[in-house]
Formats: sequence, C-alpha cells, structure tokens
Amino acid sequence: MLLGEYQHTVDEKGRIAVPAKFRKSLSGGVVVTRGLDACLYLYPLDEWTKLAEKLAHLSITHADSRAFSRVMLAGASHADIDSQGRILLPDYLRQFANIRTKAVIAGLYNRAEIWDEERWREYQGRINGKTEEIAERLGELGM
Amino acid sequence: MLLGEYQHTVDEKGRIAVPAKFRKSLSGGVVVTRGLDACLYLYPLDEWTKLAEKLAHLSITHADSRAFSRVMLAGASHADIDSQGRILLPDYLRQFANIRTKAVIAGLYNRAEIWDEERWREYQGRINGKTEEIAERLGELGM
DNA sequence: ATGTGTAGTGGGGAAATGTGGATAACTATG
DNA sequence: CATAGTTATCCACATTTCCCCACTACACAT
Repeated sequence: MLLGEYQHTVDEKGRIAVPAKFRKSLSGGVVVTRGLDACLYLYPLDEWTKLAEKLAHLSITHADSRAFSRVMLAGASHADIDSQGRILLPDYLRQFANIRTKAVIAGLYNRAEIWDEERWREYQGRINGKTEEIAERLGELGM
Repeated sequence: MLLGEYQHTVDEKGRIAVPAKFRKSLSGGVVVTRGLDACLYLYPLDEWTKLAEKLAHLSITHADSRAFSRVMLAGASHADIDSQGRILLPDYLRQFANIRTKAVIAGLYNRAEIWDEERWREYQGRINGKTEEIAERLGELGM
C-alpha cells in the first residue's frame, strides 16, 4: 500500500531514491511509465502486468488504441531497486515530466507518481480550493 | 516483456542493434514486417505465429482482408540476431518506414516497433497533449 | 551527550552495450 | 571455372550502464 508524499533529489545520473516505506511493496520489481498530467506513474510489477495485458490486447486496428499503447507501453521502463534503494529514470521520461533535480514521489495506494517539485506545487495550487467543486462532479459518477 | 524507447543507429548495411533488454525475449527468432502508421513491427517468433494464424484465417472473399494480409504477411521477413545483437532490415522495409540512419525501437509488451527517429518525434508531438483526451475516450471502452 | 541504526546522496571502477570496420563465405553471372 | 558482387561472421574500440563503496544527516534510545 503506497501512501504519502516525499521530496527527493534526482542525481546527475538520473537516479532517485524510493521512499523506504515503499520498498517492501516494490521489491518484486518496478515499472515507471508516462502518466497523465505530465507526471510519471510507478507501478509494482504485478499491478503493471494487469494494466499492460489490457493495453496490449486493445484492438490494433483502432488509431486511438495504438496511440495510447504507444504512450503507456513504449514509455515504460522496467527497473529494479538497487542496493541503495534507488531506481534509474531514463532520460526520455525525465524530459517528459520535466524533472530536474527536485522531485516529489506521491503514493496513490496501488501506484505512485513522480512529479517535478515545482510542477507539483503548481498543480496543488490549482486544485486547492476546488476540491469541493470536483467532489460534486464526481458524485455524478457514482462515487 | 518488451518495454521502453531506445534510439539506435542503422549502419550503411542496414543493420540495427536490438536493445539488450529485448534480446532474451527475442532469442527464439524474430519476424519484422510492415506495420501501421508507417513503422515496422517486430515480433518474437511465437507471437508472430499467433498473428499469422489469425490473418491467414480471415475471409478470403473480403477485399479488405486480402489487402491487409498481403501487407502484413508478404511484407514479413525472418531474421536472426547476430553475435553483436543486431538484425538486418531489408531494403524494402527500410524504404517503407522511411528509416535513414537514426531509428527508434519501442517496446509494446508483446511486440516492438521500429520508427525513423524524426517520424517518431513528429508522432509523439501530435499525440502529446491529446493523451488525456484519448484516455477519456478509451475510458468509454471500459479501460 | 553519545552511540546506533536507518535513510538519502554522491562518486569511482568494472563489465556490458552499441557501433564501425575488416575479413571470410557464398551466390550469381559471364 | 573465374571474377565480381553480395551476404554473413568476426574483431576491436569507445561509450554507457550498472554495481559497489563511502559519506552525511537525522531519529531514537541509552
């Protein structure tokens, strides 16, 4: 169960420390990929497999499906946590999410997200105060 | 499991290095063929067999089926990975996908795609920003 | 205060990867 | 049968990646 918000630095080799509390859940392997809203998604291997199976079996004849698969699957990178508890973020993923040196790792139960710190603050600011409004709209979705 | 995005060069003999992480999955043999969106599809032999079976059993009386089978089946080329981890791309396939010297190999779980680098960037640019929109549409498909 | 353990960060050296080129085998053609 | 052209196999180098070791900071307990 991945929960909480952590601020870590990305070193010049593109490595970032995984919060100690996440390591047990992620010991089976980790997949990082492009996420929505310009952040990175980080999945435990078993969660990822479920998602990837779905994506891989989307109809190959449908342009939207191909596009989405390419974003999520081709964007993905399988990594193991090293002996210091870090993972390597490939260049193209760092560029995609605009991650420089300060990053935020946030746990969302069955996945985690990695944000550039500045972007994260900005997003928080935008959402902040609108939470009640958003909640209203979610009501329509049966939440 | 083929994942990630790699940038490799195609040498003047038409050879391209297969990413090291793909080699184990592809050690049983590889089939390269014409893909959709002007890229090449690269299948592990067993995955290819499944696909070819499907294509071969499409209705022979339907013009679209015949056309699609001809593109995918007649375009296919069986290749082995050489001792340096490279495969040879036949001329007609390189021309089809407009591949010059810089190419991108993208892993899509059960297959890989080979793109001319410039084309890939262009495609990414077109998709980028629309991802959220596409995700919404796919949501309607039960994803 | 002092010690002990855990977490996060930085850097160096060895091995693997990607790329170019050279040599050998094979095919085709006159 | 010889020669030219093409294909395949092999070798060598430079770069990148990965793995390991060292250091600092903070927390908690004695």
